[in-house]
Amino acid sequence: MSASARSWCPNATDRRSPATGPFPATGARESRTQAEGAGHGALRRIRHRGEMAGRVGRGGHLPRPPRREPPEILRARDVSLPVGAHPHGACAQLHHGRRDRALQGRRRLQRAAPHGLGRLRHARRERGDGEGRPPGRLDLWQHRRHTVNWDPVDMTVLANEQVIDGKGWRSGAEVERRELTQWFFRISDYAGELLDALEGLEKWPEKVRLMQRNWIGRSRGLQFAFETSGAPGGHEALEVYSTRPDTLMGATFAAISPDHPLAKVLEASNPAIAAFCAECRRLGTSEEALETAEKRGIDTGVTVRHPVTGEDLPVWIANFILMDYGTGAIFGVPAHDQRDLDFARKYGLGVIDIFFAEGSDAPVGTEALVPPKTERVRYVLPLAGGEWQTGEEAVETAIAECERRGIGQGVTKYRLRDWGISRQRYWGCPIPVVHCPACGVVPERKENLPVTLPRDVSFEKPGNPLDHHPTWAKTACPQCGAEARRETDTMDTFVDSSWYFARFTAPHAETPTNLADADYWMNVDQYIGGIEHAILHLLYSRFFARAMHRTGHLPAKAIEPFEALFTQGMVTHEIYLTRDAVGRPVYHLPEEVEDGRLKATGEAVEVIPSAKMSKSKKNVVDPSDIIARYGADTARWFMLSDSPPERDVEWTAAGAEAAWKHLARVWRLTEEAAADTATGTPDEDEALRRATHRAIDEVTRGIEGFSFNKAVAKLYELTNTLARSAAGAQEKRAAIRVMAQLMAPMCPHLAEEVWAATEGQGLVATAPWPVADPALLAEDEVTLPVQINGKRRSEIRVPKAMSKEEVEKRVLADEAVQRALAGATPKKLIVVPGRIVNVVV
RNA sequence: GCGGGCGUGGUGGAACGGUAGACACAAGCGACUUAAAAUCGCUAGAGCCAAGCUCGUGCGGGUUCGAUUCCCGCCGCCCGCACCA
Repeated sequence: MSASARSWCPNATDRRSPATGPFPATGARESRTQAEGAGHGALRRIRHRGEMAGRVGRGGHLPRPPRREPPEILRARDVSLPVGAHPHGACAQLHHGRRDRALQGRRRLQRAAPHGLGRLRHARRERGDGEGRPPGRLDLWQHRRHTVNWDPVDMTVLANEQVIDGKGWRSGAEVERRELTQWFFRISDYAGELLDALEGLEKWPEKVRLMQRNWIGRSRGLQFAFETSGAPGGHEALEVYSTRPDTLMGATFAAISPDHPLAKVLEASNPAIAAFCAECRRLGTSEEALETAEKRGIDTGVTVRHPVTGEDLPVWIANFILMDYGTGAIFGVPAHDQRDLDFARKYGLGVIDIFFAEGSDAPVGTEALVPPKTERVRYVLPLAGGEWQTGEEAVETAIAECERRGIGQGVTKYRLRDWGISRQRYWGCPIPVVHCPACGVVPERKENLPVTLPRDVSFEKPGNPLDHHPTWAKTACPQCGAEARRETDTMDTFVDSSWYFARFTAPHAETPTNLADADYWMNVDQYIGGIEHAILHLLYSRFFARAMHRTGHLPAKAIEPFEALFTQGMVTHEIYLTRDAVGRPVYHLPEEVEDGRLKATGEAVEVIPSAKMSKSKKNVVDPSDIIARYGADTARWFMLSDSPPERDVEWTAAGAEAAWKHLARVWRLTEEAAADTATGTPDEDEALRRATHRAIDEVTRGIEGFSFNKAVAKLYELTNTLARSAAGAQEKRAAIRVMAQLMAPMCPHLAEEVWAATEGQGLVATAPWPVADPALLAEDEVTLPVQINGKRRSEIRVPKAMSKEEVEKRVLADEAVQRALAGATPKKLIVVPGRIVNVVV
């Protein structure tokens, strides 16, 4: 166990528990309910202002208080704050800014999801099915072949992370790429819209918008068909796509994916190709694995005819061509693409320079010339257009030229692929579909929804437990009544997290959502989640909201469900592991480890550096020790106090005791002030009042800007000021009341006690948030640092409103400046009013 | 490999392009105490005895009167890469 972790579990018999200490907070019992939201989760309490909304009757909807604008975090009275807890323990929070109800996420999420998905489908079915196409007219999904990682021993599909060096993580068997029929949501149909709408998400971090933009990956390019020779029947043409058609003249080969239909045909009759493709398939399906693998290929013997030069180019199968992107086939231009160049050098293929950088005519060697598309370069072999063109210009002229000559068309493509939702696991929602021998794929009837999972499942046999359940899959066809079989695929759990925010607008509704409630509560004002969800979860949710709008479950305004996004950092921790008999890792919780050894057996553990907390790696910690020892207020204060929430933080409990000491000090000061009867001088009273108002200003801005650590720092400052203040008792009590309000979001229990002890009226939770008086924030005099050549050498104290000229005079009179000038005139004198002065000598 | 981030004292971290290190942790010294704990006070980036000066925000350049902040190139770490969720 790390030193830091040890320090917060001191031997409890050494001293009395701080939880029974001098201030009246929060024994362990009370704490548990308060602090179950770990991490940077105090916002729930911050938003917890105002009276409770009425109790929810069975089957009824939550009463709707009148909407108030704008729903600021600290001043909102009506707040809905669902917490979506993912099974691995990470937490996402939503803030609807409307009413005062914190809903427990996880149970409802799981309960709600199958029901909801059923409804989603149903809405489509009611609008009529087409022949031989997915049920429903909206074409939101598709049922088609897709390649997965197959473990032949465990008879199961493996996640990419479960494939280690081409082997199944449990069975150790060689993993095969296998084609299965899978269900897809057709998110790629929305690619353009999802991309364009990113512009409007002004309260999202730019980095997330950028990540989504790159992920969707809109590209403009040329698509055309090569004429083949020597190819098997049906493959007289080879469709390729390129975003750099301006380099077409530099094509020296064509390459196809090992999963390309042509490759599959060739494989059947050519053992060498079959062997190569089989080896490629062992790589697994992840893009990362494909891209980091050594670039390799095999010549097919097939050739294609260059559409301009008429030359024959060889067709290779290459392991780095993705079947999912473009057409699964490319033309290789080694001079201007690094991967193509590496490939060409390896297999002795030609390299033809198409353009040169300004001032150079050196042929490409081992490094491809790939300048930014905005850079002007000299084309020596342009497809069209002049000698000097930027890449952007040349691409457009090349497309136009190809279209003119009838070679191909300019097309826009997206990198974004459809969302495969099929899982062969127990813990997803069943896909509510029935396979009928006569009618084919038929959606389950509305009244039979939700399709629930069976309770009596066995995980003994390898494979999908739903598949070998004796009775569960047996059912009647909803259309013809004949004996039929349920779909045994379940849904990706991402499906659930893609719409829980909508479900929570009417958590007790019989339907997935209730439009009136959805219309009232949506959109989510503030979404808080980890950066690891920047792409998949947040993109799926945006797609889902659009789909739910089309199925009539969400209003039009909700197609962008999250107005503002805040990405919290991850809590990280070291990972501890030992090895089993065959060398596979066995992970251990931090609390089971001490001084690099397992507490139970004394066995030494391997330590892997800090990484995102993950249940599978067991590098998770539980704040309940801190809560039990110091109480919930301290735990919350401590967790908010140091690290800014957007940054990753290595979990360490060192400092929890300091937080407790601070809160104890606040309570001591409160008791002293409560008993105090002294009067202070007007100067001292005013000084304290000014400090208090500065704190109001800074703490408020800190909290609303998600800088909780800075808000806490300002509260430390106010406490220090207060402790040293000679102001009168009245003034001190007033300052402490304000402090109680400012502290309430971080330590609600203590804040109430402090408030009550200093003549606060009612509850601090219901008191209006304090407002800083601008008159008390204004400073009459400011200290201006004086720099000489950019280095601070002195400072002057001047009235805030002093003119530039007057400031310059004062600066030149300054002793340090005089010394530096030594009689000379300064070269330059920069005065930034109210900020700084710089003298250049 | 590709995409996106991050990097500041012994530690967590502050700092609209404007006094680098706020606030806190740990440390040291002192007061109180028979003693300890608790509390209160003081010290503290590094270097030079010091006034003062020099160096200092991962590394190397650049822009600027002035760069932790902006730009370029590296290094290291983290996240994502579509079946972890």
